[in-house]
Amino acid sequence: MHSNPPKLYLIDGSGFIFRAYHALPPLKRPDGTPVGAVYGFCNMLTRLIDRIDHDKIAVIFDSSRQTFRQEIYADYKAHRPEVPADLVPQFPLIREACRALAIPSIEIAGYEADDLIASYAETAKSQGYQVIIVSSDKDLMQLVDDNVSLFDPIKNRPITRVEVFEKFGVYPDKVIDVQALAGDSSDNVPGVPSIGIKTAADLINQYGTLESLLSNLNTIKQPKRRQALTDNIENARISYKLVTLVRDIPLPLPLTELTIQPVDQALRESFLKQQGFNSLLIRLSQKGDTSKQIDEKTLSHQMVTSLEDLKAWINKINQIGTVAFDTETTSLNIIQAKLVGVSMAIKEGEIISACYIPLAHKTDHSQIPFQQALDLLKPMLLDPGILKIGHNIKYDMAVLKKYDIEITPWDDTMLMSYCLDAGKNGHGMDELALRNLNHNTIKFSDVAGTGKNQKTFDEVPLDQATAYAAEDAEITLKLYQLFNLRLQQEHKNSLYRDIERPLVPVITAMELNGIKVDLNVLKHLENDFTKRLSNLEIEIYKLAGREFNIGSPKQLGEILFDELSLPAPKKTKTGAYETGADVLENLTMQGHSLPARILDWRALAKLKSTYIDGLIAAIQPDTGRVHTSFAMAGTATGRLASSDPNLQNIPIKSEDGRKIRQAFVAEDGYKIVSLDYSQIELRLLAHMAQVQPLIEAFQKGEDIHKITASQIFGIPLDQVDSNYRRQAKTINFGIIYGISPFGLAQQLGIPTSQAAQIIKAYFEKYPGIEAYMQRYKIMARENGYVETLWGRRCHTSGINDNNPVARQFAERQAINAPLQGSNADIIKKAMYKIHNFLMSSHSKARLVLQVHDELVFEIPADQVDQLIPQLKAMMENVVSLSVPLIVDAGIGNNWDEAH
DNA sequence: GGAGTCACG
DNA sequence: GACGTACGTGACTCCT
Repeated sequence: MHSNPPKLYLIDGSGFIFRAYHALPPLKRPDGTPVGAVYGFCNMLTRLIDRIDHDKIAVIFDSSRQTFRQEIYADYKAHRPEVPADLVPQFPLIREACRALAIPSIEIAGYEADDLIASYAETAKSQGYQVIIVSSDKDLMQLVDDNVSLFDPIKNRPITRVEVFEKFGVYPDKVIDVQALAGDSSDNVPGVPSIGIKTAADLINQYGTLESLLSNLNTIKQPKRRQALTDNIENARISYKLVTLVRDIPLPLPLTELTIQPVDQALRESFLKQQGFNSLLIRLSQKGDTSKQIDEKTLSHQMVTSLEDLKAWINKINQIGTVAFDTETTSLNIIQAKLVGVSMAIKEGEIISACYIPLAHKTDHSQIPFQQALDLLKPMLLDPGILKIGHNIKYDMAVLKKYDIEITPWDDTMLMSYCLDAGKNGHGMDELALRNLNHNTIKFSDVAGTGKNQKTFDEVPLDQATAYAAEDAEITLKLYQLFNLRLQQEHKNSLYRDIERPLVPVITAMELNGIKVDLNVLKHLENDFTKRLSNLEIEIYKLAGREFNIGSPKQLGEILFDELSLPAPKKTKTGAYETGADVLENLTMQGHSLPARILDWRALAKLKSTYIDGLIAAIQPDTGRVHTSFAMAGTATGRLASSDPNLQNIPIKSEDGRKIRQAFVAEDGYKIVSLDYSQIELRLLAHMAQVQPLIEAFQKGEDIHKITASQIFGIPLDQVDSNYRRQAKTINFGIIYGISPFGLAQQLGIPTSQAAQIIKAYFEKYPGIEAYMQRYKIMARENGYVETLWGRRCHTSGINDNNPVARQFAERQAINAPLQGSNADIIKKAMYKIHNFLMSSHSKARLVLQVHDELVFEIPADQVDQLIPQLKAMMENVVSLSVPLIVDAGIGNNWDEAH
């Protein structure tokens, strides 16, 4: 029946609850009761049970905050924040959930869940069980041995003796001793001040146990450490008791009872329904069968297959004036995509209805003839009196443009969400439906499957297609109502209407334009790179003494640091040697030749696989052009992101890299023109922090890095050599990134103390910078976001984290995001202005790429001289700051020449 | 699918 | 005293 030995799973219920609470939005039942944590708990628990092979199982809860530990030490866990108010009412619901799901749950007054877990583990072990504790709580690590293991449900991996050693520097049997010395700030276990885990582990490894250490304090050499220990003997002993888990509590339920009972279907159903967990109800009652779910939805969604029905829909839309709509196609790639169907949703009074119009499904069922349907839809989509609402409408615009249909006017719920919540959550429809409407959508994979057997949408049966597509339109309409209100209330209408919404047709046009890539250039390079790579391989194997997979950091680490015994660098989190470029460069400077060859090989291999092979595969054979996809709601700062393929990271820095750039060419009779903002983020810093010396330097058009060098190093301008200038440039960049002394030191290869002095000098010479940084850190702390000059919010989660590493990270984001984001705002405004100018002037010039501070155009050769000054002026004057914006222009037959 | 690495601004 | 360390992206290769 089951494996041998039998397995007992002990689940840390309290851990699950807090994780569920923080992972999920504050979902509410219709009656207002918060149930987000209940939902997450049920979901996580049922999914866990689905995939484990258990003989016995129990969920263990903390019962109250008062335990015997407070009697030993009154301040135990005293610093714990109050349980959030909206979590409190969820505790009893979670107990109820366990009953409804028929999973044994256990708690006992006066003890923590950890003690119960320890006691059950102890008993089970003695009866020959293998015990698996599902928890990521480090306090449980002391229990690990050959028969007891931990499983971290967050990282989804077991925690064994090895992982415990990595965490505590000792094996599980000494963990208590280490914890007693190091203390624990989150549980308010005192420990010994000034002793952390590392020192504690060293001491315990040296003395064996806490008690043996305490009785040999006189042998400790460091006076301060000896004093600290002597002063805190009692604290250490109390801490030892606090962290020691009780292993002999009488078990409230015997082991034999810890089985999942047959589910009372009615009880489970009524519980889940009461909470509104419909998706969970369906999943549990059908276990993977989604067909029933889809059938239910079709009831309220009409499939439109007759001209009469379609006309009736369009009549209604004409009366109402607003429609949410969505296109279904054969591909996410706009160039390959063929229209398969259209879904629409409208609201009459309080009633929302939705439909799907299949147009090109491979089915026996009759569909409205393709062109007839488009002819009926086209006037509606063009009608200035009818608002068309889409989700990521850029995509629908691109698809319909291929059928000669324009959409106007429009709104886009994805962009509305982005204007409100950038950096806080994603903006895909599935996620937004769950967060905002507490609705679990039918997923594309539910109707089309996954992997290599995935269907294209024209192969999906009509009833399922209707359920899926009509739901999308319906959700879009519901989201529109929510976001429209929020944009108003949260004063984000101008950001949305002036920057994001107008950009949609600009990006659509850019994606459809694509850029021409010369296949011959790439093929030639492929040849060259392949030869050079195989030569390098031979050389590398000779230097290494054997053949190995050069692309494997693991194998490379073994060769360099085990077999050749080169000085080993730090290890990564997973225990592998670091072999990054900086490590290999260091070794190269020490005179080793293998690392140098590896660097050469990596550079070439990267160029070949990502840019040569990748780009060749992306060229459209019929046009010779490459069409990227720009994500408009992908980044936390307002920037665009480019993918499939990414054309925002085409090489430029190395000689070989630039050869790839040369493959990006202009059509015959055209030129590539590149216009880029010079030092725009530094200018924005000068403006936003009102740094007078920087503002003046920019106004006078001086070499900003050279000026910086002169001012912070205190040397005359004419004595600034290239080395000083390089350092100043690095610092200027560092400031924009939310500088730290360590980071700057790393970058410049100087001691941290020296870097700290340079930063100090910088702050002194440029007053305003520190105040700027302080201002945005405070804004982030108070609001959870910072804003750009045009009101774009960039959320910075973690700014109030107890962990200083996480907090400082968020602080640097808070410093950088307003600069990076304001830059994004400016170039987006310029793109809109330029696009309209080119459209209205009927020029054949076209925008083909945006690379954050650069716009790339393809311009008829005879218009270049006339257009460049106009485009440059539009970019420079699109906004007005206390510093001038300067745009550099380049022209060429390819993108490399245009720089 | 995560980790490591590296291309760009 | 110890922690781990410059901001924002996407694609490729290993390897479990």
